[in-house]
Amino acid sequence: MGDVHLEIGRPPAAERADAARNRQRILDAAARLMADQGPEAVTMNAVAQAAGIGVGTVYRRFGDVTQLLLALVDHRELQFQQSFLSGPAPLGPGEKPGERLRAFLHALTDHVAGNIEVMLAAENASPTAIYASGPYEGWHLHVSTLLRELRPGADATVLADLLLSFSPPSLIWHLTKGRGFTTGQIKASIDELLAGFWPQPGRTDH
Amino acid sequence: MGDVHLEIGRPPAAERADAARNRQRILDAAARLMADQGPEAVTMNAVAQAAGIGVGTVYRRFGDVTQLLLALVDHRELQFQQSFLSGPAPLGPGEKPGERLRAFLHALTDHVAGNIEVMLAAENASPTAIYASGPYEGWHLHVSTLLRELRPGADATVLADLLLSFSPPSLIWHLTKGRGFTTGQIKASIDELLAGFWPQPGRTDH
DNA sequence: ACAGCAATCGGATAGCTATCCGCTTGTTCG
DNA sequence: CGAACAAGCGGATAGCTATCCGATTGCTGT
Repeated sequence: MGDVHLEIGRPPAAERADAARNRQRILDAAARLMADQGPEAVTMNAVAQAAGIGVGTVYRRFGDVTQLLLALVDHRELQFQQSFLSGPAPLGPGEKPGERLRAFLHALTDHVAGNIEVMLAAENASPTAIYASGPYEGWHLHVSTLLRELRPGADATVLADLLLSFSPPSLIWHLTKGRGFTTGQIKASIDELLAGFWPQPGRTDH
Repeated sequence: MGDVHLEIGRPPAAERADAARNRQRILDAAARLMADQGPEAVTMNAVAQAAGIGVGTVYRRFGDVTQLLLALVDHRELQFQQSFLSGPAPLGPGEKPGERLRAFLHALTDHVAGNIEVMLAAENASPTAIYASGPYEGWHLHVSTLLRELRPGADATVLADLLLSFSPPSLIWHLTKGRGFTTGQIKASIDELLAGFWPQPGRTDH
């Protein structure tokens, strides 16, 4: 338990040498396009051309634009996952579930906000794809596990999805770029919303 | 206050006769395509062809696929809006803000679930477009107004966006079709999440 | 009526996603 | 080492979104 694989562009088994080489070429080309011209320049055609391979190969490796974009931030995703699975408290183990959950929701907001351009582009390409992605499964497993400790009688599966709905890229973008709020304000409102949901010893509640 | 216009495919001023005729043709054709072949058949090209007009005209009238799809459920949206603005309690006026808010979140979940196919297709075409749409503005105004009564010190703008994030089509789809839950279970979890947020006299809390 | 103008029309166009399938290449096993 | 085969390759293709602009048409005031 707790062993979650983020299978973004990773084949289940071993991979032929040319396939591995092409995956790397694709990722390099995509990263270059992203850095030079922003996420909207990362199209499957452009990536294929920049990598010097056929567009069919890009699709075989990464399935669709969303997965390719998520693969570009895979290392940050892994870092994030390690921080809440085995990092220092309050995000990692060692703190009470309520505090860990709060820390996680804050960290997730920052995580999304910190990669907003890529993540927004990924969501834009396919809003429903996130639910089937490795990262989302990892987040959901973590949140629902904490919820089961916190509220044994509740429906942790649904509650976890509801809590995760505070941080889709489109919402973070809307609140920060559209309405001009900071992530600090967003996190404060999340706290406020959940203040009565579980015991929060350290809260002043102003 | 409380006077919200749902400007879906409605021009600000008067409209030329041919333009009005074409808008109706477009809506008829789109509705027919939707009924016959489902929402994914409602493409701008297909609608233009079925309506017997140019594709440019469809774009001038409705801007993009998302707005065209939302226009197809405009009458239900108006009905929904009237139900929470001036319908019977607890959704309409006459009930305490907390109960009205709860009733609204439940009704919104049902509203989205009841039009899930169209709304999911609309969100799919452009996940961020919803925030700039008439319906969303109406919902947000209503929720933030209730929140200001309920929690005068809180940031009603952000809180309203967070509460509305419980009901995007993609999430409702994921929970119902993907995970197999009912809207009743979703609404129960929303209640549970918000049980501590405001006074809920009638709640048994099991 | 009708001239003039602004609004509208419509299809050509560019660029994107995703699929398909005949050809090529790495890998395995005798 | 070499054959056999599964895996991978890549570009042609279909269909979609969105834009653009010359041609057309409804509306207004005289």
